[in-house]
Amino acid sequence: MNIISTKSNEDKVNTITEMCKLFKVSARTLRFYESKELLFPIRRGQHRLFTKSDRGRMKLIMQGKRFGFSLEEIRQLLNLYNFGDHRTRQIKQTYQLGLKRLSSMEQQKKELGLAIKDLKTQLQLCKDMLLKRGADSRDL
Amino acid sequence: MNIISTKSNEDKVNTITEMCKLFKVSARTLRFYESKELLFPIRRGQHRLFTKSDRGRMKLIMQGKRFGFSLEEIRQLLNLYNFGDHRTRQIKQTYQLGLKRLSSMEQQKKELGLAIKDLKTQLQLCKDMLLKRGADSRDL
DNA sequence: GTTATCCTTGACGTAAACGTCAAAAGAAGT
DNA sequence: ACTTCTTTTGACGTTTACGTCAAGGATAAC
Repeated sequence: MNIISTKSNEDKVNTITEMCKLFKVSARTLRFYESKELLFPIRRGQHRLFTKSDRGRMKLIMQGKRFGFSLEEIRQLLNLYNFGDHRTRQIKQTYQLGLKRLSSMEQQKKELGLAIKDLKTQLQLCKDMLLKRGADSRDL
Repeated sequence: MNIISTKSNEDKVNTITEMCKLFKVSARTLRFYESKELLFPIRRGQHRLFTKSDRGRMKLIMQGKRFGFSLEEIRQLLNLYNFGDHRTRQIKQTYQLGLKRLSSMEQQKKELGLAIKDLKTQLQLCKDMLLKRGADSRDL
């Protein structure tokens, strides 16, 4: 919580291999994301250095992917987290998109809840059937 | 609720274009799913007829896709809903898979909840900033 | 200063999930 | 029976999201 540790967290930069280990992705993936403008590593000479901003973006990218969003969909929303650098008009658009995305995520959460319920029911049916067929309950 | 309507619901079969309209997908998609063994339409001559089972499967497929699962992942789980036709050993495996899938879906739901919370926060920040920059609140 | 390691930019390859014709066979209306 | 519409089976094309070399430049270690 002191200045040094804060600084070392805030200002810390990572090489590409460090970044790979942090997020369990390949270097190719990180370069690919940069080429698609999802990440903006700074450069020391030729080499990339990933900043806190990139780490934050990567977290969101990974999240978005788990929820089934495409990289392009993710990219559009990422600007929401860097709105300092953009013009008001652009931010407005991103904001609108964010609202839509939010409602679609809430919808998805609902559906996910229902799907979970269905799956539970189905698993129970399946279990009963297996037990009737003489399966050992310790296997299940 | 009478015999006729039940029969017509249970036994109703759909041509491929009917099925397309029902699920808003292309014919190519349905044929593709059949080739990947996610659907098993019966045949009248050469033509495909999709049964209730196929409709049920399609519902699950669409759901799975929205949650970011691959067709192969979906296929593996689909057997859970047709376990009558398989051998006990196979059903056991599918059951195990179902349990894992269930927990991963529950995990995903949790994460989705967190992501929604974050997004809300970020949208609020963005909104505040836009208002400070002099945006008309009626636009947001 | 040179050896070993890391990183860079191409460039081609690949798997998943379809799209998009083409040519022909079936079914349906009249 | 004739036309029209639907459907079928290939087969090749496309997009997304990377994987996988190859060849060379940059850094770090000693």
